[in-house]
Formats: sequence, structure tokens, C-alpha cells
Amino acid sequence: MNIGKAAKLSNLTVKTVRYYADIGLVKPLKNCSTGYRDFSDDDLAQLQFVAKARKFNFSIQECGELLSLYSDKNRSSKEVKALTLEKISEIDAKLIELKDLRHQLSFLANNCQGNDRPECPILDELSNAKAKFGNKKKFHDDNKF
Amino acid sequence: MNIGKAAKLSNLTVKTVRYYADIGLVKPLKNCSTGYRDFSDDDLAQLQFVAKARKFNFSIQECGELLSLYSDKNRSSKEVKALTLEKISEIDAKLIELKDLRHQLSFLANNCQGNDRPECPILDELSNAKAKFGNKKKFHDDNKF
DNA sequence: TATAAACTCTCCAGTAAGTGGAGTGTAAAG
DNA sequence: CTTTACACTCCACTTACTGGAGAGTTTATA
Repeated sequence: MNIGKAAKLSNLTVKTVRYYADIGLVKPLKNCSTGYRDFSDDDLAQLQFVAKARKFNFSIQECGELLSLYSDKNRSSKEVKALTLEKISEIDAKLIELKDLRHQLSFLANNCQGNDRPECPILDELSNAKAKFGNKKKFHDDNKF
Repeated sequence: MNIGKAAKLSNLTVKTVRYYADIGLVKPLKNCSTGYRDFSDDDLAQLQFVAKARKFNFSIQECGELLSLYSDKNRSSKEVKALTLEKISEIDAKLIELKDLRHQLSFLANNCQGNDRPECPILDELSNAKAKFGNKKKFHDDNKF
């Protein structure tokens, strides 16, 4: 099939599929006369595989590793699981980081009047201004997460 | 002060500070004879500001906007708060996405034996294999988040 | 059959936010 | 006076694409 169909069936853009072919992640045949790429069903399966793995936050490099494990019928599931667990750890770290970030930002936002006056605790914080929030009103940090 | 000191005092690398100067985010003077950049205390303050804002996930572009708001003594806090709230929304969206991802990955990992045999539900899932987990044992999804 | 629309190709450039290195010049210390 | 540390510019590379120009191909319509 042509690149357009392969792209559609794998939920990727034509540009992306072409890119994947360029970097050798998939290896479609080429029609010598037209120069058109010709994707087999197996090529399509690999594209779908990669599309999904990318959604799962695997890098292109890792997708390549997974693809070769996938193609190797004598593989063990150990390596795949290890890669997945590693990915989960990364996500956990990212989650912690983001939650902390959200916490701090929402604290700042809640303490900012957001009016036409220049006083702004957000900028004060960013600039390390000494003068911190003067009034003693308790502020609510809407920590949704 | 020279770039090395400015970098150290703002917790940035020399390369990064030079980059910020190159793109005009900060504008240190230049010693005509040596070509060395000369960072004033105000330049340093801006670098520290940017370093912090970057940690808060503001883009370089947004850092520039914040810097100009910061420099403008007649600014209103409205814009700053709006930018911050927007940033919080982005983080919320990212958090939801990541949690979902983690959920799915941990489900897959928990259903994978991770041994020397080739059966691997992770790859099966990625390849859209029809044969789903055959045995009926209940699996635990350790959803920490 | 002619033509227009839709599809494909390659190549070049750009994105964000830097990082790394080569080659060279300057300043401070021993 | 020489070594070391620091500074400079310029170029290439990173990730994972995206956009566009200019040209060729295939399909559908007039």
C-alpha cells in the first residue's frame, strides 16, 4: 500500500511515516520506477506498533528495541518487562515533579489579587523579593492533585 | 561580573547563560576590547528570575513576557496571574495524561511474567494481538497515583 | 483526451532549549 | 614565563517531528 493508506491505518501523519522510514525504523520497499514507498501488511503492523508505543511514552530508540524484540520469536519477556517498569518509574518521577510544581504555582496564584495594581506575589517570588505576603489571611491551596 | 560568576550565582551553566544572551533574553554589556560579556547586578537578577521561572515550567517565550512585566513598574498583576493559571491548567492536563499512561503500563507489566519465555502481554498489546490474557487470575493494578 | 485534483517524492529549514566540541584569545596564579 | 582557568565564536547535534518548495505520478472529472 502507499504511504497515505499506511499513515491512515496507523493513525500517523504521512510526514511522520516518511520520517520513520527515513530513520530506518520501518523499511518499506520502494517502487524503482515511481520512487513510491510500498508498505506491506507487516510494515503496517510495525507502524501501528510504534504508534501505540509512542503513545505509551516510549522513545523512538526504545520503539526500535521493542520492535526487534517483537520480531524475535525466541525473545524472552524479561527485557520487555524491564523496559516497561523503567518507563513506569520515569512516569512516577515526572508525576511527583509536576505535582510539586502545581502545588507551588497554585499557592502563588491564590495569593495574587490579579487586579490592575502592580503588587504581584508571583513576580515577587520569581524575583526572590524579600517582602513576602504581608497580610495574615489564610490562603487556600486548591490542591486537586 | 563575568559570565562564569553570573552563571554560578543564577544556577545556570555558562552555555545556557550565553544562549540566553544570544537570543536576547538578557542583554549584558560587552567589553569591546576583550569581547567578554559584562553582567550587571540587574542582569544577574534577571537570570535568577528566568532560572526560577524555567523551573516553574514557563517557556523561554513566557519568561520573556514575565520579565517585561517584571520590569514594568506600572504593570497590573492580572496578566501575570492569567499566565500562571494557564500554566496550572497545562500541568493538570499533563497530570491526567500521565496518570492514565501509568495506569495502562502498570496493568501490562503486572500481567507479564517477565521470564525467559517469549509470551509477553506487553508486546501483544502493542501489536494489537487478538489473543488476550488467557488465564482468569485476577491481576492487581498497583495504581499508586 | 485534456486537465485538474489528489497523492507522492526529495530536499531544505525550522521547532525548543539547549549541549558538545573545535579552535582561539585573555586573565590570573605560580 | 608558563600553566591553568576562563572567555569567545562558530558549527554541529539532540528529539521527534512539522512545514514548505518544487517536481513527478495517479486518479477523477469535464
